Formats: sequence, structure tokens, C-alpha cells
Amino acid sequence: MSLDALLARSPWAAALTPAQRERVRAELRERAVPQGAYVIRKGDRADSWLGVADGLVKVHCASPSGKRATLTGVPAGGWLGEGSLIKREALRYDVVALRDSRIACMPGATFRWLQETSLPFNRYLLDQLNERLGLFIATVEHERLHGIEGRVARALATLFNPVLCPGLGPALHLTQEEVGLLAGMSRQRANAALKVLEGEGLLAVEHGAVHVLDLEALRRY
DNA sequence: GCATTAACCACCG
DNA sequence: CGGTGGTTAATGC
Repeated sequence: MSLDALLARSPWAAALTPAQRERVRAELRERAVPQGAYVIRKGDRADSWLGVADGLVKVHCASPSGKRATLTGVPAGGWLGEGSLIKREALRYDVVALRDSRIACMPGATFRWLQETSLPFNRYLLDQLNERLGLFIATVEHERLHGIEGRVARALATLFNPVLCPGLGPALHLTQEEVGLLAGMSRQRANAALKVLEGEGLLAVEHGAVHVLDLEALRRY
């Protein structure tokens, strides 16, 4: 989608004054990131807030030994990176494009200007951070208590989260390969897990797409 | 045992 | 035809 369309479906942008929105639009920059490439890398200085205009990205961190832990996935329409911007810290994670993606970059100065001038923007940030916190708590809980199916259920519930990615319908173009990458498992195992979840009526799988039928149940799986 | 990798083939667009 | 999905066999922790 275009940058205008991305802003149009972003609730924080709708809450700005026309003048604020105009400045934000003027200062947004666009980056094309090919599949497999890094959007940003762990250790980079955070200088922009990132919106996914097209594609799908994954946030993960890697240990020195090469082990990886997927933190979350963000589909087109979502925004990320506010945590590091607010803390003025280096990034603590990598962001990788799972498929060819286009990223909208809001300069850090613009982001801070919005923080200082817009109460609704701050409220939005609080909601987004709170939602992420809830998801990560659920992740730790599920990681310990449930099996592979729980990881897939949670990865999908995160993608389809209506607060983090509003305006996303119940269906999303998503291959089983990508589900595996998001949930941190092989395609074959993701495939088997999807079939279990489908059998329980929580979702429906199609060629290259997943339909979520019961988001609440996926969250609590 | 369970998951991953690799390899195949079938199917869909 | 290329991308995606379903399956299996070999391999590794």
C-alpha cells in the first residue's frame, strides 16, 4: 500500500491535527527491503519509527552461538521500534523482511515532536506498548506450558492482533514457510501444527493464506 | 522421541 | 512454470 494508505489505516495518524498529519506525511521516507534482508540490525542506533507499508517482517534476536529466538512478527499496517526510540538506545533485536517489503520510516525527531505535542499520540503509544507487554507475558507462559501448536497459535494471534495491526481482516496471505519462520520451527512442523489448529476449528488454511476463525481461542490456546 | 533437513512429487495460479 | 503444500526418509540432539 502507499504511504498515504498506511497513514489512513493507522489510528494514531487519524488522531493528529491536520497540520501534524501533514508534517508527518512530508517527513516519512520509504525503504524497499528485499526478502531475507535486515530492516535494522541489533546494535544499530534507533533513528526512525518503522511502519510496514507492504510485506511482512519478523523481530528476533540472535545469541553469539547462533541460536535465535523469534520475538514477534509484524504484517503490513503495523508499526514497530518505538521502544528503542523512547529509550534512545541501540536496537536490542534484528528486524528481518520475511518477504519483499516496503518500510515507512518516521525520523526520530518527528517521533519525539509528536510525543511532545500530541496527547492522543502518547495514548496510542501507551496502548501499543501495553498490548505488546501482554503478548510477551502470554509468550513466556505458553512457551513453558504448551507444545508446538501453542507457539504457532500465539505467533498467529500476535500477527492478527487488532491493536498492533488495526484494519487487518481475518485472512492474511501467509505461507506455511512463513508461519514456520515466525514461530521458530521448520515448515514441515508448522504444517502439522496448522492442521491440528484447523482440526480444532480455530483457523482455516488455504493455498498461501491463513484465515483466523477464533482469535480469542488462539490467544488462550 | 521429537524435531530438522533434504528430497520428491502433486497441485494451484 | 514457479511457488506452495504434503509426505517421507535420513540425521541429530
